[in-house]
Amino acid sequence: MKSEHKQSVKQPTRLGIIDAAQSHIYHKGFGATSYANIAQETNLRKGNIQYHFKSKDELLQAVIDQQIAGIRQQLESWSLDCGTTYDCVERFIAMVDANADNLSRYGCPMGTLNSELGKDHREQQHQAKVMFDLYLRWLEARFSAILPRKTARARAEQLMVMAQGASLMAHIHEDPEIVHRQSALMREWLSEVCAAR
Amino acid sequence: MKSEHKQSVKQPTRLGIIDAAQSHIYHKGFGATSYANIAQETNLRKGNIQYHFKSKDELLQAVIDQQIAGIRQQLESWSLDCGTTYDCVERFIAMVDANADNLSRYGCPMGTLNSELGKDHREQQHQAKVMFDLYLRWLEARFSAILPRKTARARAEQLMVMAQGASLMAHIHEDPEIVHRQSALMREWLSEVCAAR
DNA sequence: GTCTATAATTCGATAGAC
DNA sequence: GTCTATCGAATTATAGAC
Repeated sequence: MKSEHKQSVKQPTRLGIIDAAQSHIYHKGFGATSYANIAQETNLRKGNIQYHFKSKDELLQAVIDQQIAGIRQQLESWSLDCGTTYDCVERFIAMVDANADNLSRYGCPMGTLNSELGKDHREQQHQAKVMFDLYLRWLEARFSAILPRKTARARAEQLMVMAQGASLMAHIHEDPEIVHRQSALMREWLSEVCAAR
Repeated sequence: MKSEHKQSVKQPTRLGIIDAAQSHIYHKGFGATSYANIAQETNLRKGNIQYHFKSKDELLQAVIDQQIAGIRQQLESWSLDCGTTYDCVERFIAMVDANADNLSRYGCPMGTLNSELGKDHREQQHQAKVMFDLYLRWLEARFSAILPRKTARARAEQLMVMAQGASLMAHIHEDPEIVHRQSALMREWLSEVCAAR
């Protein structure tokens, strides 16, 4: 109970490094992210960053952990004041729609990271995959309110497919309108799913 | 008319390099592909490869050009003996479905390459994007047989979104069944699109 | 905790022998 | 056309001063 003291509670430098790394990995990819890049963005020296994270993989793990924590918190807050199944799931679609600009510029943070790690860092991709499973299980739980378990799982998967496909296509064409158009289609689809209960 | 002679017609070494590069880029990503990798897979020396391709970007361009040519040829053959709109478009879905194993292992060749290049090689991504536009325009032309131009374009985009989303999700979960399930849903969707004419 | 200095690789690219 | 040799730059990672 008295183990952590002083800066171990906050660790502002460490958190700043993680933030800068997350941003750079999102914008340029993990392979194109070096200690030198993060040192520049944080105004720290390279050696300092390497003191906090002995290897690039360790830093990547910290970034993934922070993203997972963020998603957990987001889904928790979404679960609090949920209305109908439509209203709940629509929040997910609204989030995608609201991020159209970033999605078209840099792709989906989860999708692009997992896609890259799936090629040459399969071990760490297994950790990053948890982000997807969190969304999938949350969506499945919402659909389970009005659908059989197996159908609910299929609908959750289908929505994730549409969201990821929309993000990828928007990123490739650098066009946020693709996200907007596909978000509208997702809402139509959701209406039919909820109506056909 | 008499400009090309000897090995300039075939260029087996050059083509072998392109094939090895395409394979390695697909499996490991462009950033993780080096001259040394390709030299090993082709049993050539690094200097030889660099004689044929002065820079990595030049090699990447050759790989993209070959992929574009392959898609052009594929779509041309698909256009020959096309039946109904459903039968035509279903060929696209069948192609996705038949490649479920590779898609789940390495992702979609177009999608993952464009996704990576979109982050730190935007200029070359503009060339790679042509692959998407070829499929999109071909699908749009098929849907145009039974739908207004604007609607046809929307349906083509929607199908590409589903196919790319399915590939990404299957890659992330390393599960070809996701491709099979989503292919079935694409066929259902296509039936409704063609029926609601 | 922060920083400098440097080791140890690896990579892209060039020059030149054969 | 093919290959050897090498340069210069960038990278991860380590050792040690402050």
